[in-house]
Amino acid sequence: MNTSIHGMKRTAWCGELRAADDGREVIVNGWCDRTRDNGGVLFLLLRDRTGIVQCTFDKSVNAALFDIAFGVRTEYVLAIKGNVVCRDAHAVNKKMPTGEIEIIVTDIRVLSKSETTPFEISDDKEVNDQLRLKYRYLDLRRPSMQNNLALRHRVTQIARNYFDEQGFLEIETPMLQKSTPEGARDYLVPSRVHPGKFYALPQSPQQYKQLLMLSGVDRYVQITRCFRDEDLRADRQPEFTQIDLEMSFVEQDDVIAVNEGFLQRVFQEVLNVDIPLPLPRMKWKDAMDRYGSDKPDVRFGYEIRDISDIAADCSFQVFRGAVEAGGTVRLINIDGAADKFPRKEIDKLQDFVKTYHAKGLAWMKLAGDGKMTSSFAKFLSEEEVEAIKERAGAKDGDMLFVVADSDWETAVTALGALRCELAKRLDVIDPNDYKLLWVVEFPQFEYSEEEDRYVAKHHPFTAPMDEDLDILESDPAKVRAKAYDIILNGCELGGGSIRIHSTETQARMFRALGFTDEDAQERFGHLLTAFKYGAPPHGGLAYGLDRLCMLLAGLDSIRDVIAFPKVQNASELMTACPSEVDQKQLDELHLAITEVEK
RNA sequence: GGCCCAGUAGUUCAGUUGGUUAGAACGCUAGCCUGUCACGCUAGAGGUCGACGGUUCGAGCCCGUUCUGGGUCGCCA
Repeated sequence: MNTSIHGMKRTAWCGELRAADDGREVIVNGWCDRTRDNGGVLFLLLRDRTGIVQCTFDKSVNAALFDIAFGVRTEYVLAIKGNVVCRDAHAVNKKMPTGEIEIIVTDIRVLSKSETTPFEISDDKEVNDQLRLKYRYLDLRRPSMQNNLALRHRVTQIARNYFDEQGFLEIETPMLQKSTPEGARDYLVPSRVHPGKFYALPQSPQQYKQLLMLSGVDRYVQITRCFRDEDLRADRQPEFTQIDLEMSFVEQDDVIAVNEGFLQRVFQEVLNVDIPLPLPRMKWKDAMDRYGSDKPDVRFGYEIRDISDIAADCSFQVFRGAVEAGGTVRLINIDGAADKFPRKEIDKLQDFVKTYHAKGLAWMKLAGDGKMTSSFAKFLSEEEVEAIKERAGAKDGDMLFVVADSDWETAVTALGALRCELAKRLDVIDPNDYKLLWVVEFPQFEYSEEEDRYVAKHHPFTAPMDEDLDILESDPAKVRAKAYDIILNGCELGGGSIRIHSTETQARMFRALGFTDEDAQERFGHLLTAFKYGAPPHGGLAYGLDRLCMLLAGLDSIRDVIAFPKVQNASELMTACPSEVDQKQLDELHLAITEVEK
C-alpha cells in the first residue's frame, strides 16, 4: 500500500472550506474524526488543526474508493482529494463552520493507520487529567486544545510585535545561572568540569535584565522560561513562561503606560474586548482592607468592612479580645443570600475559613420576614447590633460573616478568601467580565518568622518610595516600595518594580535585609560592581504568560495552555520524568546518591 | 509536610442496609441500511471494582495501610 504523501499534499485546510469554495478541487490532509456509513453512501469527517470537513463517498459512483473508506477507522491519517460542492439547503449542518459544503471524494490514501485510542478525541467527552496527560499528544488533538495552543501563539505574537513597535529589543539571557538562595528554591544543574559546583536554572532573568539596562540596551523584552522548585497549584507549574521586560530612564507611570497599551491590544485582538485606559490603581493596603487580598477580584462586591470600633467594648469576648490584642473585627455582607445558608452550610464555611487560619466564623442572618438570627448578637447590645448592621449596609435577606483576629492580616485574608469562594458558589460572577487593575504601594519588607528578620517582599533590588527612604532603617515595616502588580479577575497576571540604581541605596537595602557586606558581595557582587559604572534609572515588569492565556481562554488551570505540563508532584506522566540516571552519568558529574526512599 | 476530594468495562459514570452471575451510555468488533451529521437497526466482545492487609458465613460497599490523580494551606524574593 502506498503511504507516501507524494501527489496528495494539502491544497486546503479542512476547517476553512466555505460555500465560496464551491467547485474547487482540493486535497485535504488530516485525521479521521469519525465515519457514518449509510449503506451505499459513506460520510467521513476529516479533522486537521483548523476544524472538520465532511467527505462523501458514493458506492454506486466508485465502489473501489468506497471500499477503502469502509476500512478506515477513527484516527487513521488520510489524504483526500475531491471537489468541494455546496450541500442542498436541507442538508446544511448549521452546527459546523464547514456545514454548507462537503467534499465529493475522487481519491483517498491511507497514510497511516491507528489503533483504537485510549479515549475519544472530542470536546464533548470528559476524560480525567491523568489519562489526558499520559497521552498528551492525543489530548492535544482535541479542537479545544488546538484552540488553546493557537491562542497562546497569538498572544506571544502580539507581545513580540507590540514591544518591538515600542522600541524593545528581544535579548536572550542564560538558562544556566548562578544560584541565589534568596527567594524560591532553585533547580540545580551539576557542573561536570567543576566538581561539586552547580548552576541554577533561572527563576527569572532579573539580574541579567538589569545589567542590560546598564549596558545601554534601554528597552529589553524576552519571552522566556522560568523555573521554581516549589509545590504546584492550578495556576503554578515548576516551569512557566514569562513575558519579561525592562526599561531605562523611566518611573512607575512610564512602565505602567507601556503595559496598559499592551494589555489593551491583547484584549482587543484576542477577545475583541475593549479595555478602557488608564486602568484603575489600588494601594496594597486598600486592597487588603477592602478585598482581603493583594490580588483583588473586583468583579463583584461583598467588600470587607471594619467593625472593630463597634466591637471594642462589646461583651462578646471573641470580638473584644481580638481588638484588645491589637487586632481587628471585620465582616462581609453576602447581600440577598440569607436563605442560601442553612446551619450545616455555615459549619462548612467555618472549616473553610479555618484553613486560612481564622479562629472561627461568626454570622448574622437577616431573614426576609424581618427576623434576625445570629451566632453573636445575644452578647451585644441592641445599639451595637444596629451599628453593625448599618456599617454592613445590611437589609432584610442579607447574610453577614464576621471574622475577629488578633492579627489584622489573618482576619482580612480569611474573609477575602471567603468572599471569593461564596461568589463562586452563588454564581454571581459574569464570565465575560474582565476587570484589570494595578495594585501599587506594596510594603517593601515582610517579616519572616522562620529567618527572624525582614525579607524583601518583592526582591532586594526594588526601590523604596522616595517618601519612605528616611525610615528605611528606623521603621522598615512602614516602608512602601515602587512595586506594582497587574491583576486580572483576582489573578496576579504580572508584577514589577522600579529598581534601585544608586549604590548607596542598594547598600542600605542589603543592610536593612540583614546582609553583611560580605554576604552581599558574595551573592550580588557582580551587580554591585556594575552599578559603580553608571546605572540608569530603570524598572520593569514580568507577566505570567501561562496565566494570561488561561484567563483569556476562560480556563481555570494553566495546564490547559501548556502543551506538555507537569502534574502535582512535578513529574511528567507522558515521558515519566524525572527518572533515574546511569551510574556513569553520576560519576561524570561527581555526584553520589546517598539515600533513595523507595 | 498538613487538610479535603476522587479511583468500578477502552471512556464517562450508576451500583440501595454488606447478600445469587457487578450494570448503563458512549467507544470497540461483526452484519444490515444510498444523504447522514451525536445517523439508525441487530448481534457480540470487553471487569484483578487502584493495590495490600483486616473485620465477616459473605466485601465494589465497613476498617487500616498504601499508590495514583485533583484542589488547597504551608511554600512560591
